[in-house]
Amino acid sequence: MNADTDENESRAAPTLASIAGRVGVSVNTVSRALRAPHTVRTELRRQINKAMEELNYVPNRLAGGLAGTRSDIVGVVVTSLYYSEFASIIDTLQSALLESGLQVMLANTRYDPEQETRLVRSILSWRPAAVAIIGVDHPPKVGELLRASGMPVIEMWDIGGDIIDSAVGIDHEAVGAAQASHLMERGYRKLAFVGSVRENDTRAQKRARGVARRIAEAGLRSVVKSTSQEGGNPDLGERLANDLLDADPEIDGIICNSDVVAFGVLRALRKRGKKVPDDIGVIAFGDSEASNCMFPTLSTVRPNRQRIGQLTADAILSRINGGDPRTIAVEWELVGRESTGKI
Amino acid sequence: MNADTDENESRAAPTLASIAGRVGVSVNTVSRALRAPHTVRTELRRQINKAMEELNYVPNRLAGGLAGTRSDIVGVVVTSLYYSEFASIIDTLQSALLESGLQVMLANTRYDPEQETRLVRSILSWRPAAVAIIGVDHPPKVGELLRASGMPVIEMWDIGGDIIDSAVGIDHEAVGAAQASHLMERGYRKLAFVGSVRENDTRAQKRARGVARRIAEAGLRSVVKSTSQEGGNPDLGERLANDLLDADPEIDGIICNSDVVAFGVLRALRKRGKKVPDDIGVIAFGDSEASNCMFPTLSTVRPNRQRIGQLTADAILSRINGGDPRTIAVEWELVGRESTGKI
DNA sequence: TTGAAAGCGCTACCAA
DNA sequence: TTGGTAGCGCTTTCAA
Repeated sequence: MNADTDENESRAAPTLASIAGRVGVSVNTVSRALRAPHTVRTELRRQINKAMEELNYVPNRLAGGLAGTRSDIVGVVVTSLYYSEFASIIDTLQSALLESGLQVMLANTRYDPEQETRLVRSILSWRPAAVAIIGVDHPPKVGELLRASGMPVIEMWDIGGDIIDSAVGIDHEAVGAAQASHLMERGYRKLAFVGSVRENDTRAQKRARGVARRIAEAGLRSVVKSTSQEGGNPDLGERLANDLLDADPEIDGIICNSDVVAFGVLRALRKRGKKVPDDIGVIAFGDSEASNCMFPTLSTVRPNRQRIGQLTADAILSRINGGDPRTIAVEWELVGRESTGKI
Repeated sequence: MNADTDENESRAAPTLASIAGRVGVSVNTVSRALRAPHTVRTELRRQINKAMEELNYVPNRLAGGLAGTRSDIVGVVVTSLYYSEFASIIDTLQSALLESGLQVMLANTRYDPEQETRLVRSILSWRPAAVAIIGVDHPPKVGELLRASGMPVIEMWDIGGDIIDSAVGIDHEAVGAAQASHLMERGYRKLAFVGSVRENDTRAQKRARGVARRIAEAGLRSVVKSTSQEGGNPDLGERLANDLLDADPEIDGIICNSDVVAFGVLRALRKRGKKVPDDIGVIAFGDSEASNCMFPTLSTVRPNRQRIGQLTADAILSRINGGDPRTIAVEWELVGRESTGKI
């Protein structure tokens, strides 16, 4: 009946004031009971917690973020969500951040630079505590926005080139070189690079470059059969492999830009009656679970995605707490399996 | 030199007031130039936009969300990020929501009910416009919080049971029944269900139940070989298949709880010299890209994930705009391939 | 078409 | 250990 509190409100979400009114303390005290419990008398704290429980109180972090100095949001910008490409990174990152009370806000550019610019702007509008973003090559505006924001920015998956702030990733050109070396060591001589190399997928471009460089160093000639029109998938792999071998039947080694492409390549070779690894060797990139279940099992490169996720989380926390920017090269491993087992 | 505006501030992010001061109009006008451009004189609007561009202005949506009625956040709660299980749903959902200016805030429970409760609370603290969450079976507190919040809640992936508000998913028990029917139609008689069935993965439990029911209806006996200790993966599939066949060599049909488990099952059978599909049939669930590249190619069930993502986005937008709650059964398809091609 | 004033729910700072 | 007072940057009336 009294109008001095909103204790009796029915529909709107309870606020700190609702709790304060109910318990008979100030908003301030309730706030401290939440953020610094030891500064509130035990008995009072008990009552406050009870009231919160009864009212199903959920703090309003929009208000908290606005009033406070940090927002507890970490913006995560990826280029793709398919094929587990980054799923494991996001998974590890999210889980590590959660332990520090940080929430992931996700954006997916689908390799579209305009979308990337738009999304980065959108992410920044939430005043995140930090931003983690795939890649080190971005549209100019993205770099400008991110730099101007002055917040910690961790670029993931790739390293090298112009780092905005910090980076945690692998050396993709080195990966490409290692793939080529592996095939050559196993005695394959006419090598081709096959897959989807999107216009804005500079990681794929770097791997392709590493492949070409290493093959050239060995004095051999290399072939590239790629598309920039669609993302990697088995049907694409099958099509490109067929095109490749129709045009150049001498090819005896295929380096695939991704596991899923390699799956289709293997299928194409099987249908053509080409024996893997005897007639032709195949190596891929990604080490998805299925790669070790192919027939023959697929040689591939395993980037340590979990480690990238974990180190990115570490870097974010460090930067938030005033640590210095860092650039970390994460290990990767070439996993030789049956598909390159010629020797 | 004059102190009436913060036009000359250097470090802090520009605000509406910075723009207003610079152009010489009120904060209000700048705000309207953003949200309702036609209510501002063209020339003024031009100046305002120019100032925003120059200062790299990014609106503060925390403030906007607090002051306004909506927050433009959609909380998305999933149980897993591995194996593309939900990647395609998130991808489609995210992209569809973006068109309406809604941003995805992601949380991953890893099938842990305590984590789920914690994460839902955390998501709600951002005062999202809606919540999309995997599954229809939640810890009691989650249902309570979500209901109490009064906001649109779309449960995804599963349907049936107690729907909080709206649901978009598939009938998992029917899927299980169809898998069993498929094997029996192809002449397989001693069937087993194999895979990871986590304690809180009620979708997997429903599929297993559907399998058991259909086999019982046919008057046959069914075997279950599962674990609740770890998530599905090829090594698990291989191990369970070996255990299964060691104990019961008569088994001639295996229903796998997921594609990745089936990959390992196929590998185990290959090593044991069992011919698929002649000696034994295998069917899975998920239709990951790799399934059609196995040897033999894997029969499986294809849930229409993109459609779930799209319909969830539709439901969210409808509910936000005052539409009624809905429950939608999304289609799925049994894809028969070589691994069950006995006949 | 524009501006002034109030306030969203919280935190920060100071005083008690 | 607690409470009062100012905002955070924006949107939302209402007046001009």
